[in-house]
Amino acid sequence: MLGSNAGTAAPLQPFTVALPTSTASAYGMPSMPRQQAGRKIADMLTLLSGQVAPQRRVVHAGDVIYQAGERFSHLYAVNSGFFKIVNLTVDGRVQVVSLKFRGDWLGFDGIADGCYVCDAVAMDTSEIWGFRYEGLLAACVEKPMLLTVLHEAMSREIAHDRDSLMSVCTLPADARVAEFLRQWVLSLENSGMRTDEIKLRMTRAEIGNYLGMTLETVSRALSRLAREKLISFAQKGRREVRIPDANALSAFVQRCIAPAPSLMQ
Amino acid sequence: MLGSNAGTAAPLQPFTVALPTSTASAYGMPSMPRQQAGRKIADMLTLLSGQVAPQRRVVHAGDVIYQAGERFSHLYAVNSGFFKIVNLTVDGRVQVVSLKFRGDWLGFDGIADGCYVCDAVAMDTSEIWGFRYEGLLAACVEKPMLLTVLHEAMSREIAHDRDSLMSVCTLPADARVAEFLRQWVLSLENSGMRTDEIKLRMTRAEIGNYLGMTLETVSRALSRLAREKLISFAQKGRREVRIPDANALSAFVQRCIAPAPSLMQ
DNA sequence: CGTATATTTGATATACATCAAAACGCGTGG
DNA sequence: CCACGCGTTTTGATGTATATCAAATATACG
Repeated sequence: MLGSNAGTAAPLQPFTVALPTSTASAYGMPSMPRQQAGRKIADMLTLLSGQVAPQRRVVHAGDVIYQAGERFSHLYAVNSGFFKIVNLTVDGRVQVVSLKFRGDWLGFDGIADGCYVCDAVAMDTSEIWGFRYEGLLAACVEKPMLLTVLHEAMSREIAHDRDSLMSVCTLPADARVAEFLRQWVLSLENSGMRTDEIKLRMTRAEIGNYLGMTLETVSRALSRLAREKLISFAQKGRREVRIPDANALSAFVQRCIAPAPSLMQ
Repeated sequence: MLGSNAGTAAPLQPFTVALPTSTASAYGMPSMPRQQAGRKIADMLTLLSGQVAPQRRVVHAGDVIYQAGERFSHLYAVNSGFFKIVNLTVDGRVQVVSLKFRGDWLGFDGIADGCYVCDAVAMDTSEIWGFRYEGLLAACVEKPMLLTVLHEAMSREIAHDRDSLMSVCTLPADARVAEFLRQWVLSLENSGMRTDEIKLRMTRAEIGNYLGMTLETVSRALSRLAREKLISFAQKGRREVRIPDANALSAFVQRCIAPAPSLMQ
């Protein structure tokens, strides 16, 4: 499982596509000032809270927002902090399938069958806004703008999930960890927060579980990234990561999937 | 990358969940008669076409429904046949991230940014229904039932994508291929079609790309499944697979992730 | 402070990728 | 109808990335 898949992909249908996918956003893009960066999400949240009064709730690391199997009733929007979405199977497998930051929504998975399908767990002190789904739908009929917001969020989630799948399937471990950090930075950027220093608040085991590798591999990958000066750790505690240049992470990912210095041309 | 992740998962938060996830559906469930199986989707499609006149279109293998980068305008519902969704990255990686069967929708990814983010390509002669997104929204305000249908479809897609991610991250290659076949059978079942014989119409390379492994590994996995009598090939052509018992595939997956015969209690 | 939990790092094992070659199937054109 | 060529599939031999096992720090927590 590695970049070579891209190479092996020859037998796939030919593509004539030119434009980049969502993964592309911010590959080497000049970064906006922080206020602007978070504007879109801030606007969305103020619009939202202006139209339908949310049930605001402050939660702490470990708090469970909803659990798989529980009756579906609410959707939630993240106002601050972050959450993990954990999928479970009957055969006992457990995986973190998604991380949710400011502006993301939780609970869409519950709509289809009337039951949540995952667990949603706070990873830090966070503020979450709850909305009764029925109420939200009713409000949408009045204010079509709300519907747009909702659909955009679902659409974005679908696109993001596909990008995750793609990372897992086409990137070697080191690149996957680099990409993971880059995505984290992007999420912070969109939230209008500092992006040069991130507190992971996840164990290596959790990160590994999310990325489809073991905790040891995560640890080694991080050590390697640090050795290459792409990241550095806070003096105390290896869970704070300083990222001087997020673009350098992108470049690293590129290098991983194009091992040959490419003398073709 | 394998089942061991479940084992390594100890440091994750403890769960008290009882109910199965969406992956669970039909693990050893008694199968419904075929007419009933496809009822839900059939109902959805008739409801849909009753409320808003779709632009019906018959397409053939290889036909492109939309391409990444193209301006978003329509959503599509699959009435028959099937499609692949292909994700592309700026760095040239290409991956089949999803397969769409009868009752599934195409194009949700385009809502968020006004551009499709993937390619959608027919894999067989198929009938697809196009709906102008604007028109669909307008109709939704009149007929809330439509909104429900739409949201259910998106919700289901989100849940399904997460299950895919989980397969890739937690199952060894053989189990992943078995699970892939099982999912295919499920999709056919939901469409109300025969499930004991499936025409893949995908090359091993495409399957491998979708599952995050090489074509050789797919081939070996299939050979192994055939050797264990879980599947068999049509006398002519290795792309038709007979699946006498889909539950046996589930059992095989279980065995793969629980290599130790479990002498514990 | 001392104990439990995380993290790092090394040594080794293994599942899967890679490379290679043969067999098969499929369409085309003689 | 058969011969040819090309793409697909299978299968084997070998290499390698990552898992597994293990032990030594480091860090958090009571």
